[in-house]
Amino acid sequence: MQLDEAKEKFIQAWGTLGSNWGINRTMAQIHALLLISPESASAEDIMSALNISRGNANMNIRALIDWGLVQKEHKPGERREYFFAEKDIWQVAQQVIIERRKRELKPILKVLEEVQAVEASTDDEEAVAFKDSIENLNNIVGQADRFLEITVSSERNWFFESLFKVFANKAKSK
Amino acid sequence: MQLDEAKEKFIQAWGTLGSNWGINRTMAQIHALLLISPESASAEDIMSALNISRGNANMNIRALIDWGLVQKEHKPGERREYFFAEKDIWQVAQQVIIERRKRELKPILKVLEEVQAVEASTDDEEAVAFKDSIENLNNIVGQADRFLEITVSSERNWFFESLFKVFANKAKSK
DNA sequence: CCGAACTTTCAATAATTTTTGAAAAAGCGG
DNA sequence: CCGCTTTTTCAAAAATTATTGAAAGTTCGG
Repeated sequence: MQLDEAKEKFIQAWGTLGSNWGINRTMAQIHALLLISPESASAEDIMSALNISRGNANMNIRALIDWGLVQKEHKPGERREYFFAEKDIWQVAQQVIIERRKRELKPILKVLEEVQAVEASTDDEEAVAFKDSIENLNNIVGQADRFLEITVSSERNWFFESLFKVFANKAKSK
Repeated sequence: MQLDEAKEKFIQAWGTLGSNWGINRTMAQIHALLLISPESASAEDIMSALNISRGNANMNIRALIDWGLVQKEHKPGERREYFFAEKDIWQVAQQVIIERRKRELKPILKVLEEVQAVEASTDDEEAVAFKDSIENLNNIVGQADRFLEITVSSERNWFFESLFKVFANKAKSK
């Protein structure tokens, strides 16, 4: 396979992955492009590489900066901005976890807490069943949230070493 | 808060969560409805509870069955089908992990492997850098994949106990 | 088989999301 | 302040995705 073909293929695949996970396809493609660019790229570079309009490029670059996945840079003597992506994928994953926890996990936990406050006399079976379901959900989602919190506050090596112990234990217990 | 209001609120929130994660809003709402329904529900029940058309209900119920999150049931003497959701959220999470691993993680791993086969003589800096980036990505995505594999082959208790040890260790090392 | 009860399909329509491009704003050197 | 370059905004258009509802299909008791 040729390099250009490989790059194109990767950018497309990353875009598809993104859109399956609720991330704008173009945003994911810009991210992919910058991930594999050794040099930082200007808005123009991105526009021509992906065949998108200026407005589109601008909006999605901003969104990536907002997610903490891309940063800007100024080259001396140049007026235009250049962009580059965080290349360490562990950092990327951390950042995505931080943002999604903030944007989605926290809000749903809030709602779960709120709806748990439903009025329910002990003899209202339906309400009791509802509260049970919600409590159950709250437990798991809360556990997942705490797990992710540990994950993002961990060093990559610490994290994978710890997990390795868990895996080894699992293999042993089979 | 009243029970009906709480139910409504939960259904809406679950729908929003779903759509942020690339899952059709209605599909997530039907799932939410069934999660908190002690009784199984017919297509009609779902249509009227969520104010959606027959076709929409049917399609999304099928999709939920496809994801392994909902099952059908036949009540004796009745012709129509009734649907109910898996209530154990740990099972739900497992099922979602299984499906997403199959639908999204595996394909991206395949692409990463393919593009890693790009031609690159040692002196083609650009190609070498590309291969490096991809290898890096492949490592982390592969690690995540194996972690999820362990997760879905684990008992809930085993899993959380193991993680607890990891957490405790982390706390100690602080 | 028939007809009633229910389910599935799918072309048309609606709603939502994304993209465009031109205009406005901002930054900068002189 | 001016003129030039670059960035940002945002209303309109395009593209995509979801929904409807009527028609076709299926199932089943009699």
